[in-house]
Amino acid sequence: MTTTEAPPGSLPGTARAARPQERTAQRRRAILDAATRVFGERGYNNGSLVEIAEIVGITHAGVLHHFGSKEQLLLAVLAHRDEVDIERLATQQRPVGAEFLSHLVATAQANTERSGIVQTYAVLAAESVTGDHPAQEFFRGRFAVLRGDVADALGLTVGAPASDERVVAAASAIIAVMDGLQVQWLLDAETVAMPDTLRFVIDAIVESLRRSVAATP
Amino acid sequence: MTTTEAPPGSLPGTARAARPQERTAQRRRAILDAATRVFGERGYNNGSLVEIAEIVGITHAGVLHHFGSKEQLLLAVLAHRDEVDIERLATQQRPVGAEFLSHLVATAQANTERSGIVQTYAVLAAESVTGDHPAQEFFRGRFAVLRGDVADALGLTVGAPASDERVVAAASAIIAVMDGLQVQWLLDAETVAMPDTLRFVIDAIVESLRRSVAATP
DNA sequence: GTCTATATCGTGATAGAC
DNA sequence: GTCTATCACGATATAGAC
Repeated sequence: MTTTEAPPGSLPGTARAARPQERTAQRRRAILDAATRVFGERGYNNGSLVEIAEIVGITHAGVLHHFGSKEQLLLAVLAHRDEVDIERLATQQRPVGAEFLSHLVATAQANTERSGIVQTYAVLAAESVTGDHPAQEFFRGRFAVLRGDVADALGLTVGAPASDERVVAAASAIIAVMDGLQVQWLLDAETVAMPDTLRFVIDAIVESLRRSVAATP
Repeated sequence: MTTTEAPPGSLPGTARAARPQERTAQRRRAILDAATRVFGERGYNNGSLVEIAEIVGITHAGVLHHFGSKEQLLLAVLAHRDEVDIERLATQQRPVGAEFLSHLVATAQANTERSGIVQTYAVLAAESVTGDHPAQEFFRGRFAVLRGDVADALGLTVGAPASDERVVAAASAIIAVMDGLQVQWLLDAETVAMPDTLRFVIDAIVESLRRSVAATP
């Protein structure tokens, strides 16, 4: 798709200037998709603008025209992935409590069919802890929000405030299992059963938490 | 320590040729330490031989003289870390069963005082899933061995064969929690309590496993 | 065993033509 | 909006002097 035909539905004669911002938006999205793939396959440091540009069918100068710098491109990739996720959550109303926890398992199940996204996330999250990585703030914030969401769901499920430190620790643990399993699965997909293992751990944690809260609320 | 004095205890006159292989071994160890630090702080791709050499007090050509290439240096770093761990395990006899699981918690506790090692491990493990990363085989094998060890300990603890798939899944999960918590902790040390959280999860998993095995052995 | 010097390459970024 | 051309920089690796 490197030709420059008019967008479908546009009138002849008005084609070129009709919706320039629309074609630009398409290009940007194509670049974002390519960048997501490359950063996932090679990491941020090792991924190159030239490779991203080649996938889209332009030169690396074209990529920089749209995003200014490699760093801004990375942040756009991460923001874009969040937007997509939010859209999906907005369509169906957001699950709460135990349903939210089941939703995590369903996500793990879905992830077994899209190793690209999983790898992008896993590689960039770990890479972000180095030096002054551009995505460091992003992931710090992301984990904080995620811990809050999982703690809310756990609190609702076991009947304890989400601020209870045992609940918060359990939330950290569930997120940690998801991330840790992803790395193991990426290295050895046949041995590691992500969704089943996650289901098992969540059940074990909820059960243990329930007991603990019942004993000393 | 960039001077070239004779090793302590060597006789005058025989100093220079006395134990050349010993000084070389010291140099190699110094390079390994520096490389461990740099690869941890910056990742493998982003870490540079020049920076490693500067820490040791030589040029990057000197580093290459000892290790041949950057890739071989990385593999030497990983092998060296394993040797150190094995030595420590060989000194005290290896803990088994529930004691081995407690040993994992103790390790997590010790890790809170050495973020450098933790970061090296976390960053390299995730980076290793990319493309044809030189450490990919190393980490694949490492996870396999680790899963086996934890499964052995779990099997002994709950009275089930280590080959039981529920036991293996539980072993994957425990390793995943350790790794996932490390990333969260590196990004936000104040919020994430590694050892306590790990203890909680291991207890929950063991308890759940015990129940499951008792129901259907 | 370590140095200096150099080869070779790839990177991100900029400038200006079209 | 995308191109070509070029820049400045840093990387790994090699060759040869000392």
